[in-house]
Amino acid sequence: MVTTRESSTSSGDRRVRRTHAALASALIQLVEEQDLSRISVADVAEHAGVSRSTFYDHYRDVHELAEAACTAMIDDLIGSLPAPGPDSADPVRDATQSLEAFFASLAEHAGLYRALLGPQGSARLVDHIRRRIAAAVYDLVRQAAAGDDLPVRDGSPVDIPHDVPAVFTAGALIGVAADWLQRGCPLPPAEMAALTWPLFSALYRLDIDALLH
Amino acid sequence: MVTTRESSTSSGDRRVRRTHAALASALIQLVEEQDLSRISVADVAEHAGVSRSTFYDHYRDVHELAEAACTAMIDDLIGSLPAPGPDSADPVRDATQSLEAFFASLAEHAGLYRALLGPQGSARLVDHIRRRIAAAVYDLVRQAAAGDDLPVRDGSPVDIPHDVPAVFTAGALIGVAADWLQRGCPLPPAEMAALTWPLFSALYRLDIDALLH
DNA sequence: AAGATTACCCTACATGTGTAGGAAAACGTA
DNA sequence: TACGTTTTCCTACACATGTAGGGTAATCTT
Repeated sequence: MVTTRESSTSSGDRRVRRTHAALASALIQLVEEQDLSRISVADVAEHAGVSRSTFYDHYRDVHELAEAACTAMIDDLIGSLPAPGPDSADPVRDATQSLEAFFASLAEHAGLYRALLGPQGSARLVDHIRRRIAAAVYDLVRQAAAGDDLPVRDGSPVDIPHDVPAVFTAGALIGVAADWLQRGCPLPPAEMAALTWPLFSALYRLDIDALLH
Repeated sequence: MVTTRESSTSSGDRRVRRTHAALASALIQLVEEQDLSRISVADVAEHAGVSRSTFYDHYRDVHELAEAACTAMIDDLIGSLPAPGPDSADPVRDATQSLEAFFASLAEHAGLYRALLGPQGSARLVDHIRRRIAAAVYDLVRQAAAGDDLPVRDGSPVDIPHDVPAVFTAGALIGVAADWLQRGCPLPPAEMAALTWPLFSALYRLDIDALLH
């Protein structure tokens, strides 16, 4: 019997890694063919060459598998973005390149992301991504403002981003991404970055002004 | 047998109105007590004093019922917002009051909205609301810009708001609303409006500038 | 290599889902 | 009121869900 629920990342046991990979791969394959809501646990398990019972040993339902499959990609992506500190020569170029990398990563796994961010998607994953992006935005703005004498809210480490501009920005990014994916990514990532950057820029400037009173 | 699927609003038959109302009321009651994902069709039907089979005559699942219950409220709310035309004496006050009305309406039905916009919520409804808000934002910006000689995109009537700033704004609003609801509405609607208005203002100004080249 | 661990699979079961057909009752209309 | 129409309800069924227990085999550790 399986008692401990692994948090997320690559476990020690080979068998676990294999089943995780097999299930994720099966889901990605199935999500290209049919709606996420039409995909049953039995389907995923069979395509993965794994018993249905084993599926439930790892995930509670298909949504949780999808969330796990996306979470790693999203977290990697956000973590890989260059932090635009005050040492950057061209922060605008940095930011647009980060945005372009974001949209490019979405396009690379467009099938999965479209299924998960669209109308038949997973509210759980959207919520997780929004929190993750909001926290990243919060950190980026603080780093960009970069003065240690700026007014800093009480940062409880568990629940950082209770910050209206950060949640605002995160929701906006998800909205644009979901819309773009649903339309089949008609514009290239670079153009999406060019279109959205001015909007973020306006918000950032505003936020920094507010922080500086 | 029921063959035609009613689009949305109040049907002619008394029985249909009664069952719609009973089901919506039952859902609203149940959603205060437990997670949306834990509510079964049988539960809703029983609490509504309606057979399970009748439920399926009207809705495909619980999410669709929730979507229907919220859609009317959202559409009424958006439709009731005052259009800030060039005839307004104080457009800033108009906008903040619209925002405050929005948040107040959310708070009024906080139980339902929190359940539907949160992690256990309905991606379908979120998608619908985003489209609806994006279309409203698109219209508002066009009305605010108000010059007939402005560059206007080819407006196909079916699919109006393929507009990055509009989707951006809609997503942002949903993000803020979802976060606020999930935290139990700690700030009053007026304060939320005061906090978010500057962000929208920055986007609007930017968008109008872009339209004017 | 030997033993302890634990992931995987099988079976079984109670419950929920979604669909279908048809009888009975409520409704709108003439 | 009397009629045709539409809704509601009942029964039934095939399938999916989520959980539990226990046997077997792969893996990790020493």
